[in-house]
Amino acid sequence: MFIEFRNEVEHVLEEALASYDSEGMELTESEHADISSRIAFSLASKYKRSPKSIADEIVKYIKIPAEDTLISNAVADGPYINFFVNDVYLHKALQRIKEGITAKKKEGKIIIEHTSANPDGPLHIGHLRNAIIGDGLARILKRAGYEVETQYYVNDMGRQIAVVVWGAERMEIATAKKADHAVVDVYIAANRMVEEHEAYQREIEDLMGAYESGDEAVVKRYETVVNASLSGIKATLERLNIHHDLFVFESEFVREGAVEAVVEELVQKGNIKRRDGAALLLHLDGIDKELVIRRTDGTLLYTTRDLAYHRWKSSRCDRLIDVFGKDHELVSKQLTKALELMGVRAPEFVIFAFVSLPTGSVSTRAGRYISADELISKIEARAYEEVAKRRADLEEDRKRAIARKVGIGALRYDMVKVSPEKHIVFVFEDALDIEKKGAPFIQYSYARACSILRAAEGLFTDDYDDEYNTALREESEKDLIKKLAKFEYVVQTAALELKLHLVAKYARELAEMFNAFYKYCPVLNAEQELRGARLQLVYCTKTVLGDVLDVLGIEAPDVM
RNA sequence: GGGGUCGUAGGGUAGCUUGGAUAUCCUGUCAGGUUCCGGACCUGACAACCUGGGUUCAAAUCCCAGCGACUCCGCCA
Repeated sequence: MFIEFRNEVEHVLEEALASYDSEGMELTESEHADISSRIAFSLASKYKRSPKSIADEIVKYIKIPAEDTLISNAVADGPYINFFVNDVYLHKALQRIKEGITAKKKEGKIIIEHTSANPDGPLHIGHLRNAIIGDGLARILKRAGYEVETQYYVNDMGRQIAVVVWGAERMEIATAKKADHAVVDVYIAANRMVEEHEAYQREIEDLMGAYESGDEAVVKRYETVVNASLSGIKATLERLNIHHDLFVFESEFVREGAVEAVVEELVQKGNIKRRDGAALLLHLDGIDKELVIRRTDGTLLYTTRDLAYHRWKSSRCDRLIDVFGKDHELVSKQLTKALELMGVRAPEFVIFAFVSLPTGSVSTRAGRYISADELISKIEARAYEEVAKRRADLEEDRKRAIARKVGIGALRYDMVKVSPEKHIVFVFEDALDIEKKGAPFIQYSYARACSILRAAEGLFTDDYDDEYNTALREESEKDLIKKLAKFEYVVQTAALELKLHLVAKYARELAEMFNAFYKYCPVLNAEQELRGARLQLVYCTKTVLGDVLDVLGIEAPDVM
């Protein structure tokens, strides 16, 4: 409803400004009004008058319609022109929520690529951030009305995978373990062997060559390993409520000749520097480092294959988003330039900084890493302790289910509450401290709302609409409704700017306002008419809290 | 050496693209609060824009310089 209000303010203000020579309206949100305009400042310098006198004058020209409007009034406060909503706005905002908020379908399809971890072992904490950001973006764009497809790009042609495939011939992939964990064991052991014997390195190279050329027996061996890893990775992602619509394999582009086609095109269109052998180095404007698209020995590189993948992706959608780690930043720039050269639309990159541990850097080989599975289990266990302490009355299954929602919620919220470019030091104790950390607080508010509605079973009906205007007059009630009315606006803004933390912030603020309302406005003990109105407000809050948590990929428990 | 990101209370963090009212929120410390629907709650207080210039009526925001931090720089992925 806020979007409609904003549109109306724009319309009214534009007419009032008709006789001025102004560009834009300089609308801002502030605590002083529902919407403000700072236009008087810029007009002041243009007309050599005081901002205050101009603001006073503009307000006189503002004509608010007598009916069918959401604006109550516009007043000049010094140089600012402040607009306020009316009761109709508050009424309609709740009405909209009761009908169920659904965004209008938007034109265009969006593809988001995220996670894309190498299938040589389990996900670790860095992948987790990638996956959670990517999934969050997908959810928010869907909510904003777009068609979204999520893709996991499987790097099945790298050396790491070859090492695992090689190792799998010599040792068993343990079946007792979760598949991705079993695969990394093989990788670590095989890698040690390969490092010690040069002869093995040749075998690895032969294996890579055979796979690239599509040798059937080799392809089968690869598939076994890659599928084992992916099944484990998928299981981990599932615990986090994350799924991908499509898994795309790097090798497909090589065998179809799409990669060769890219090379040919770049040779024709680009500034190529040849060096010894078959090597091709591409110089890209504005980037010092040349992009190697083919090795001396004639084999191709990851980035070249990535170009083929992006060309394919780009042709299948209208907006392309990649979630990349910071270490890929240079690659992302080279990718952009090279794609431009090819006349292919480049993706929008969401670059996120790494998650490190207080003990130092993460190292897979040294065994000094935290697998995502381990982390998830620990945080769920911690949440369980808390649930068991508070809700001894519940059945075991119930407690487990709540702990799962709370634990995953805390983790997901933690990963998106700050801007992606901020580096995170992952302190176990803090992450496991589920109190005051965002998601549990919001979930608790949701559970409380549910609790009230349960207690009011039979009292809550839909026919209090007419009473609304006279019933809900408390500040905490109005603030809460205004916040509810902004949900769609926040979703649209966050979708446009790809800023998940805006949604996280909104969720927290909404929960805060509900708690304040809860504190000052008794619902069940209010006299009948007021009770009905407040029950509706509780219902609407519950709905939006559930929606906003869903956008963040967090489940809302009705008890906790 | 070159590129990038960043510097906001004791710690963390929003705001910076598009300059404008008392700089956001979490945590911390201190002081309060529940005859009531769930105390994983609420209210109040303390405390910050790296430094120096510049532009401007107005700078956390834009420009320049400095200092500091982190990070990337393989014919790996």
